[in-house]
Amino acid sequence: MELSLDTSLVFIPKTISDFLAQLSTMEDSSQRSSELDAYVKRLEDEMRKIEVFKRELPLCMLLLKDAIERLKEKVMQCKKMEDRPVIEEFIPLKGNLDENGGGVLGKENSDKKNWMSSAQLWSTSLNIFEYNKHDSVSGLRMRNEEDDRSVPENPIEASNNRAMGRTFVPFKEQYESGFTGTCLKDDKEVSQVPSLSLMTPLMSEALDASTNTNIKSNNNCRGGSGSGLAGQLKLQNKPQQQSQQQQPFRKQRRCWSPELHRRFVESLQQLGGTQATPKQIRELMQVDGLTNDEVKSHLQKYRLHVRKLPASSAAKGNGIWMPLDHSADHSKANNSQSGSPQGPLLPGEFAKGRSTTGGESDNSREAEEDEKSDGQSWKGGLLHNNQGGDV
DNA sequence: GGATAAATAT
DNA sequence: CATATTTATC
Repeated sequence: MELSLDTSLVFIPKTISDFLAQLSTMEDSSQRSSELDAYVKRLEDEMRKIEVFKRELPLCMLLLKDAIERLKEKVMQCKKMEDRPVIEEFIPLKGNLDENGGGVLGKENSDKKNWMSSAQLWSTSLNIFEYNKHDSVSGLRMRNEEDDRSVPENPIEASNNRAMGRTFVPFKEQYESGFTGTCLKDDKEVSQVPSLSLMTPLMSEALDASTNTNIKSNNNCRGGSGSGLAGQLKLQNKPQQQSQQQQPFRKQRRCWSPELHRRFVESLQQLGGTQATPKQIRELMQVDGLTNDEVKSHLQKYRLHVRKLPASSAAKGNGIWMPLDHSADHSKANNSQSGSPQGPLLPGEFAKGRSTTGGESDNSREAEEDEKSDGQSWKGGLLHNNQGGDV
């Protein structure tokens, strides 16, 4: 707790008022100034960090902004009249933010640009663009690390949080069939979220960007809509009671981002191949929000590809093995967690897309075969062998 | 687990 | 506008 040496080292007051009180005890006005600046800086820093969760933590954002705003005023005051006392009450958020505060707050965040660039690794429109087109650039150069500390370890889960944000209900009315992709109407609704009156333009901008990819332009999963991923499962169907019909709305399609897919493959390997059951895979993946059905569906696709490509590509002998089967002889077998899995699986899928943050540290866990280039189609890697077909 | 429908991407 | 892919459901 007393890590701070003394002077301008950062210390964490219990409240802003506390902080100001501390400041006022300082004799040196320049010291006060720098202290203040440092504090503001920290606040801004934190604000940037939670920017990603602004939708979930609107009040936190508000508080931070308010605090920053006020402290900046203090800085000004300090600079001008250095002899005046710096203390003044810190007013949390009065009721009239929307009136006065709203406008002012907006200009503060100059750093909104790179918000969430650090956090979601899933598939964020901001980070990964359509690289699939020009593979020349492939995933290599696009990573802007910069700031990211404080990112949840698990990218996937992190993005899942987004789900909470999407809590808005569909509102009544008919959603036609095209609820999935382009839903403009939602966007309309969303933008006028009442509670956050202080939403700056960006917020709303970011908001709908993450909420639904309205712009049907290029929101493939990969690049964009980072929001996409996990969140959708939670609020997919119509909330209202629909007695007997089956969900009128189809679940929003889940995007299998490179990261997600990577986990999928990894899990598959650990389980020894495509014969693994969706449930096992899902559990191993540890991605929350992911459902068995989704995994199943993906697995189905995966199997198809595995079966399809190998035939054509002839690379027999290559070093990669096929996905499955060793089951031919010994039925079940490997797996479990202790040992080393290694099962043969095919590698080639997409892997490139990591962009931000992190790349994550996790990625090299078992070091098996990371895929290398291909973008999204796992076509490249399989090979075939097939003798027995698969399980 | 596989087939098929629905949404999207090309 | 037709076809191919990918994902949700049956």
